[in-house]
Amino acid sequence: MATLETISSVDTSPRHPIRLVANRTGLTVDLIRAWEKRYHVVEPARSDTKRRLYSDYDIERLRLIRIAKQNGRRLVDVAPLTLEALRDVVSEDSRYEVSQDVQAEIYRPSWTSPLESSESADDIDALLFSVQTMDQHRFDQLLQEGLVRQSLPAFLQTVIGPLLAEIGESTRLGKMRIAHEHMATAHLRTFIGALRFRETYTGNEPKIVITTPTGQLHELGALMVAALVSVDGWLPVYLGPNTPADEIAACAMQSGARAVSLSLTYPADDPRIPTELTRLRSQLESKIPVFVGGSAASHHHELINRLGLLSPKSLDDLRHSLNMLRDNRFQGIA
Amino acid sequence: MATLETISSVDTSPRHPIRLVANRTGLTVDLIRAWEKRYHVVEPARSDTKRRLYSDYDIERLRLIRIAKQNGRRLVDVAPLTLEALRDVVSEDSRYEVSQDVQAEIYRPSWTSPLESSESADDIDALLFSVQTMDQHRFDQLLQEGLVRQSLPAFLQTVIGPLLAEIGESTRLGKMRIAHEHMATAHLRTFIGALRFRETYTGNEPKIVITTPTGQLHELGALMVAALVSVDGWLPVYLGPNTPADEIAACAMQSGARAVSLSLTYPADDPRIPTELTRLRSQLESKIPVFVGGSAASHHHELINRLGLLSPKSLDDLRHSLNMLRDNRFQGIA
DNA sequence: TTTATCTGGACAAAACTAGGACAAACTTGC
DNA sequence: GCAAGTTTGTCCTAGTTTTGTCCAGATAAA
Repeated sequence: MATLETISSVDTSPRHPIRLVANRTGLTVDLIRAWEKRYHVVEPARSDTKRRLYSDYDIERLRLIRIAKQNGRRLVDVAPLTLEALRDVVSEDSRYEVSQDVQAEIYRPSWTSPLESSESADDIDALLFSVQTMDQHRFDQLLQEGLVRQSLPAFLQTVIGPLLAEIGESTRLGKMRIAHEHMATAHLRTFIGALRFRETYTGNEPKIVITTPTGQLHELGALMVAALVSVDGWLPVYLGPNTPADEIAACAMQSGARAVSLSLTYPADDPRIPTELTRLRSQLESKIPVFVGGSAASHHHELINRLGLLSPKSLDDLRHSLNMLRDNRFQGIA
Repeated sequence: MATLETISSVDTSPRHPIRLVANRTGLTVDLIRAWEKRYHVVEPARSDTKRRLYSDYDIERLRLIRIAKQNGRRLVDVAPLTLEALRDVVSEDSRYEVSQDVQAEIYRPSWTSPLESSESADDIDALLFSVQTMDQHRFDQLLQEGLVRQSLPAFLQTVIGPLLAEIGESTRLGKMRIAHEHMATAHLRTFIGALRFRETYTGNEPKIVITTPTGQLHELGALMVAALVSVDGWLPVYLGPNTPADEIAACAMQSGARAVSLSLTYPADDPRIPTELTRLRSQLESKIPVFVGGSAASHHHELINRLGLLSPKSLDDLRHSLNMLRDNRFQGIA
């Protein structure tokens, strides 16, 4: 399929100025030049006035090298590798980066202290400010920039999650208008949705149905889960919010999913939740685990236990369980 | 069909003075002239007294070149490009991780016949089939490919609109499961949302608040409008679905919007609609027009007239009114 | 008359280049 | 565990290119 071809053929015609390369890779202009000077990481062509001109191939290499560095590789080691070799290295690393080293992935000079909460807090403050001033463009920009600095899972957990909580709280307390919350939600929906396109698709991924049950209209939690698990090699079958139990079960069956994940946020005490969860569990093959997460999951602790559903404590916890399941090492209910 | 022509072609008749071009593009008058002097970025026609007269085509090119520069392109590189090539460049830059194979197909000979209706029907059938088989990747791929063959407005009107109607109908008749509808909706939300970011931003665009009123949970119509109007140089302030009237009005005020657009689809006879529309109209400055569209708008014909709201007959009609408003040629209620 | 636009040129700011310096953090060897 | 060396991101200087702004005098429009 077309997706795969993109990987093998990358345009090598030199045409991009260094500024654009910096924008796309998240590296600084200085750093790109320094790498060239010292290790010939890329040797761009030159214009007739000696300006550097990079090809798509060069950019892709730089991006991969940056990721390899995040994963702890040394520049000396990865600099001479071809694009293909780099891809191998990076994909190998990503398999082991599972969950514990969330902060280590953050791209920063290695001597700076590991990510402090203050820094994420700055990011979140900036995002909140752009929401309150209704500066959509700035909001999108901050999201994009934040993502360049961290791996996707780290970004979702340290920035997007807290941001959502903060916006919800501010709105509830009247510090922020509903209109602001709506704007932020709409843009986050677009942003997180677009992330899923990064996944590479081989056709062999185990599938997981992700949605929210009837009555739960907030889909961002579910969408975050979808983006997250696709990093770990799952193929999310994402159904958006507000899906009846029967439909979730039918969808899981038709798509041959190995798991189901639900997100509960608001309203926390919706009377339909017990019915829906019970229906879902009874219609689903028992070997298919159902994960229930989101801020309102704790309100239904007892119900979840009784039905034998799983309630991961964090996104990391969920990823961990799913990785086990994917590798057939899953033990079922803890 | 007249629709397609108005949509895909940009007017090349020279008529705009340089001051208006500067306002529309966010460039200074001096800069526009400097670019012409040095790189022949645009070569406007002249009046009989040597005043520069720019066409819509020229303006669009200047807008795109400005964006390309922001993305790190050099003037030398982008100055000679055609409008189409510029669109490609800008679009490529703004979503740097998405497949390259789109470009390969985009360079179709310009004499290729415009898309025929039978072809659109085929597209829609293929899309429906991929929904029914829950083949998400095929669905995304078909959307992507369909867009490459036509302009965005044409695509939204000939493919996405009918597709949505068909899916809604099929689900209502039980020919399709709710789960299928949900999957399609979620992917369309992602797809259309991502479109908005291809478009350009100069900071000078007039703003329009786009949302659905309280009780209306389906946002795709509103999102389509957002994508559409951004093509015509508006900046959508998109609030997602289900926004209370007070919030819409507050948002319009804070953002300084020149117009508001609402989409009504389901439920068509929600009792909250009259209240909400009345509230909105009364809280909004009277010079700000409110457009009400969507399949359920016709159910509220009388109300809409009474309140002095506007109910465009088609997306084209809406675009036309907005273009008039943008250029201060708007006559208010017809 | 006052304001806007025209041309051509001058000037200044910004961005890029090359080479090198510096300091923090990591490695190595004892 | 500690000192010495290496790796690596950032910064500085000085010269070049690219790009944005401004000016002056002339002409046209309001």
